[in-house]
Amino acid sequence: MQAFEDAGYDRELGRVTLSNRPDLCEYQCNGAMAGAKKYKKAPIMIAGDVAAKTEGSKLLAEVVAVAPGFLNIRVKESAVSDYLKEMAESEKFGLEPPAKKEKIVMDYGGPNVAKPLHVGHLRSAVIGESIKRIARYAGHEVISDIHLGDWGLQMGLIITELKERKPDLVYFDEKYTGEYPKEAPFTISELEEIYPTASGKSKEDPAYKEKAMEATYKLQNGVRGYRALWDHIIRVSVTDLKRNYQNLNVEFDLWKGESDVHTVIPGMVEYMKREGYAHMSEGALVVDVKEDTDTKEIPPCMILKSDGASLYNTTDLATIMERMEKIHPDEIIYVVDKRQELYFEQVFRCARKTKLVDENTKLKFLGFGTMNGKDGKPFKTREGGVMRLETLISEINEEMYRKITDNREVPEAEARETAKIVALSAIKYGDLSNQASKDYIFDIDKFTSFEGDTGPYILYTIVRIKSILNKYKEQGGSLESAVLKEAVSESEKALMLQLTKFSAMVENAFEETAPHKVCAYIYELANDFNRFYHETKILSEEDEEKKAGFIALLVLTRDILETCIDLLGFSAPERM
RNA sequence: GUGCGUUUAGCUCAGCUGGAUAGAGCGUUUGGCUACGGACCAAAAGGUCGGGGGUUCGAAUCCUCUAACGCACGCCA
Repeated sequence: MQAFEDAGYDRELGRVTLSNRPDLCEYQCNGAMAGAKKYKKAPIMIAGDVAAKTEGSKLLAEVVAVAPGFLNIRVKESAVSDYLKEMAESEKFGLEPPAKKEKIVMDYGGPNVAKPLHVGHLRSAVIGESIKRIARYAGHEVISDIHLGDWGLQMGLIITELKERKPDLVYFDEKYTGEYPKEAPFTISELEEIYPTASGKSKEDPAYKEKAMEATYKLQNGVRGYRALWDHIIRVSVTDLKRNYQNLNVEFDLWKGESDVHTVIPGMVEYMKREGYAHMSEGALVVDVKEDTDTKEIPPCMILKSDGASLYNTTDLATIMERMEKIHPDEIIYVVDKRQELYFEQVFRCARKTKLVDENTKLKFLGFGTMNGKDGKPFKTREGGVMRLETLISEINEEMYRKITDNREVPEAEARETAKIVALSAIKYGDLSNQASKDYIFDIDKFTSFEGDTGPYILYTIVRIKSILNKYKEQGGSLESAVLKEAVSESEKALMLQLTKFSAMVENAFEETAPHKVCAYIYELANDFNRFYHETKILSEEDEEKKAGFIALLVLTRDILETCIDLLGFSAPERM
């Protein structure tokens, strides 16, 4: 870059990227061609000027200008190994803290209380968790909020069904004034069965639906017994949800839900009316969010239904308001099914128009695609129903266990534990290696394979490195004192160059909220390592210094790989 | 109907914001185990980047038209 400035050109043109023609050079720069118009000079002339200015550089071994204006750059061997040495010693492998540390709220997960998680919840959890980790690693403050669905008609349905079954429960006695029992009058499995039953009944029986709506109303207006029951439902359900998310290695800082904002809704609605943002339309209270520049119809954002009840929009807007007041983030990111894009567009516009959100707070919709089966249609059970997430996970755990114990003796407990770790890598890598916004095909056979671009392949590579390092230690070697040396082979050099890309990769993955870039990076890194490994005798190397250099390179490779899979939200076992 | 998205090798997907010969995996074919983990590695075959037109030194990438498929379009979330 400096060379461009020295030669009298804009330094921005001097951006260097890794070469896509490794047979010609290691790095390339195409700025000369981009600058040709600006300076009205032939690109090759500019490239020549720049190349001349790099003479005598400590870093660069060779810079050649090639027609029509490429700059082919070779760096000195020592520059690469020196950079890696620094990288190995720095806390985040050379990743610089961001220019401005942002406070980001992430809204993902979004399960409904009292309903089991199904495969539809998987992507939000997996993608959201990874983006959270990437953003944190990039140096930002991230607060994750699960945003429970805990306040709608579903709660009324459950209470109604409970009342049908156990009318004698003290919660339904309106005269009762004492303490309610601490134990919930149901278990999680009952709860999970009650909801679908109630939901089915309400569709067939209008009178039943009426009761459920009444129960919802009573709950939302604070009838004691209903509130006490609701507390039980939440507690039982959240305990179960926490267990499920823990199995997925997904964590939330906040377990807030729609119910947490219901007290602020009346005030918010009042404010929107008072300021003249909201008006009545077809019986409902709405805020117009059309803009002159629109090329499509954007329906108004509905605040209250014609029966006066609140809806999804209402709680989402109130949640934005509350987050602004309590957390005041620079950005809120929603990791949600992409089919909700138009809906969120309305909510965001409404929040902006009504000034619920600061002008400089970004609202970002991160839509993800559908998880399809091998037939290309939405993932279903063999019977065609919605598959529970737990079922899916245990199926994959079983498959992994079978593979692990297939042709070797492994202690039962260890095999189970390893299977769980590897299975999670298969699920998450399979999901994250695709672009989040696209639909993808959940192919169990492909994801659980140990070959190719899969989670297990990455783990296998890590385990292999660990195994070599352990042997080295057994032979009396010390990992700490091993010092990196200049590359002695092409495959070693390729591995080193790939390692140097780490920090740029993390920055890019953060900016584009793209976990699949992390996947692509470690896949290449694992390939580079395996190639190097294959043609290099490491432990049998006789030159001790050279051997230590290999070991140091292995340590760094392992650290980078493990850091990356942590960004993706899974980990590697010691053996597999 | 309107808007959005997708279309790249037989299949599943990348393609770094316009660069050199469009890349991986799986599958297919071939070669390599007296090896630090062969769950690996090396190599081959396989492409009019949906189609037409345009912008320019240069397009999978930008503009335009068009086709097929998917999705969304006020009281669900």
